[in-house]
Amino acid sequence: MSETALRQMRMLQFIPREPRKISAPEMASKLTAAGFDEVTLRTVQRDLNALSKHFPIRSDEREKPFGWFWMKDAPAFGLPALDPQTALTLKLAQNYLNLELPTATLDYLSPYFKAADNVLSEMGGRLAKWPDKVRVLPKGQPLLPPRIDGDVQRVVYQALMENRRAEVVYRKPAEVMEQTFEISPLGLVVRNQVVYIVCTIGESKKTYLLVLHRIQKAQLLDKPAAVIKGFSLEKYIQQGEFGLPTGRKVRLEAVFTHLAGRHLLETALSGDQDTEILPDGRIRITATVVETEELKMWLRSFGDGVEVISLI
Amino acid sequence: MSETALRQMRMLQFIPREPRKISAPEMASKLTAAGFDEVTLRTVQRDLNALSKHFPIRSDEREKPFGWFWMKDAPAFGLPALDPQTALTLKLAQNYLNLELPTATLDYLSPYFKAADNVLSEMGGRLAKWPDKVRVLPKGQPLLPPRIDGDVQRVVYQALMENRRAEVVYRKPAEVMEQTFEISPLGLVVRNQVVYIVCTIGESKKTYLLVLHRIQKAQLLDKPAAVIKGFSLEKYIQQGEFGLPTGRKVRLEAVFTHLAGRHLLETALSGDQDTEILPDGRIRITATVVETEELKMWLRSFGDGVEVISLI
DNA sequence: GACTAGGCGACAAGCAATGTCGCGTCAACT
DNA sequence: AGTTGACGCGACATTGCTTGTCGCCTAGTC
Repeated sequence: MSETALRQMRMLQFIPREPRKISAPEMASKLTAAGFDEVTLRTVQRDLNALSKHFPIRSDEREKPFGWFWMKDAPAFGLPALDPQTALTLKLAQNYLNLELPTATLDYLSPYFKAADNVLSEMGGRLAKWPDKVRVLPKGQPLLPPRIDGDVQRVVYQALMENRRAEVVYRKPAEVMEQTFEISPLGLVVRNQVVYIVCTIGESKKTYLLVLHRIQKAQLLDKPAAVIKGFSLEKYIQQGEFGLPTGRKVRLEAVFTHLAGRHLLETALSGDQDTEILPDGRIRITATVVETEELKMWLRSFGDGVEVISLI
Repeated sequence: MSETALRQMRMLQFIPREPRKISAPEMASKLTAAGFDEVTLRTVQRDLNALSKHFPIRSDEREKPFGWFWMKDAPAFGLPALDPQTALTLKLAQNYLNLELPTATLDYLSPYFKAADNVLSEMGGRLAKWPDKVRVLPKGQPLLPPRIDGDVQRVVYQALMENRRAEVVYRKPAEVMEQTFEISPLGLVVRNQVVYIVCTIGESKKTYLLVLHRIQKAQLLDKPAAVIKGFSLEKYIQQGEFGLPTGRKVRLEAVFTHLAGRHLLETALSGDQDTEILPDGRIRITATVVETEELKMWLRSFGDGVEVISLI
């Protein structure tokens, strides 16, 4: 296979999507870094021009080192191509994520979902009806997602990833006053469509929990994030900051009515779950579970459908 | 840009992933169909060999028209390449889906998740620690997913997509006896990690609900699926086949303790939700909701934390 | 106005890609 | 067992593409 073809494919990967861009000299140095020896700048220029004739790639020629980029709405095509099974799975995932992730977050994945649509609709007319064939039913009571600002999200995510600080304008729900913080994000926790930011504020060592959709404005700062030695998101969550208590392991013994408990026969509470079907059809379950608020809510949700024998 | 390079890229897209495969003659005809005139079979053979030297592509040489395929665990690389934001979103999605979709289903997406891992770990050492920075907390009590056979899943999905029949061997949970059905899948519903197949059996017009993980064996038949005129998955679900009753709209009025209800201030029950904070801190919510079993379970799960005033 | 960086056209040398042909192999059919 | 056909692959000459070099042009900068 010719060096040329390989190089051009590699170049396609180095070209970013529209807001960002790459210049020919940058590209040349990336290529040499990637092991393509002795590529003249001239060759890179020629290649970029050639690629733009066959792919949705354009150059910004307003200033001199031209900036090359994939057009914003260029469809993502993957290698290997999406097979129908994977496309179906993607749509399933989309169906589900729509219920659970904020829209602004999910937008990043839309080129993939679009690609899945294409695959499925190309597979012949019959298959075009797939949306009528697949459904995801939500777990629990559906709630409306809070509105998240796209720019705010981008800044916060970037700050988290690049260990930088951000200045955010924050407003608590029932308050009119806005506050401005300089945050150093430590972690991101998503639960029930709400995105939480674990962070420190200013030079303080104390960790705070901000809610993404309460941030009105955010601006990335060119300052490295404050470092908290030994911080671990896992431990932080274990501490019960999200209302989940320490998570002691307990032995649950309970008797469910047949209707309420039969799903546990197939989706067990734990690996060591014991089940016994009583003569009257009721189901006795014994399992080792973690004692959390969720567990209590889950048990309560069955109302009369469950009788808890013991929980030690 | 040379015809050669373009053709080879196109070939990469035509090559399927491991279980499936494509032969050189097939490839040749696909290429001519795609507008590449006059490609000798010999050239295609040469190209395939060349590609396999630079990509995780292999050929099955056990029988004569060799079958070419991308290796099962080949990482998917997309064009344009995954940017860090998208990669992070993908990992977030994976985190979520792990809790909700059966593992066998999610396996189809694993190349994408792997690609996201690569992007994130290449972004410099600091970013390699991202898994410690992002967490998704499950909604409700976590249950163990049932085990689904990969082959069974593939066959059933394919039957659904191609409107064909499949022969399945089915075993109900507490029974030893296996039954064999010839099913025509009508739709797929996923709820709480359980995949349900809505289908007809044999020539009957009655719809049945099978559970994917109870299928022991499945074989695709070369018979078109039985057609049910006017079937709609949407309507089927509305009929309450999943224990969700008809879904009458009702007006809910309830008073929550502050702790139990404050999340409703930001993630509302409905668009027309009214909230009032009572002098003692409790929260009165009025909203139009659909009366479902989920709603009742949700209300019960708060125990003493909520007092339902009316539900009409 | 000189200087610099980058883009681009032109051109000859070299290298790669292609079609053709022939041989070998394997499997299926007669 | 022989025949036939499909396929993969090595070899080779020819065609045509790719590449580095050089020089010119433009736009911004000191």
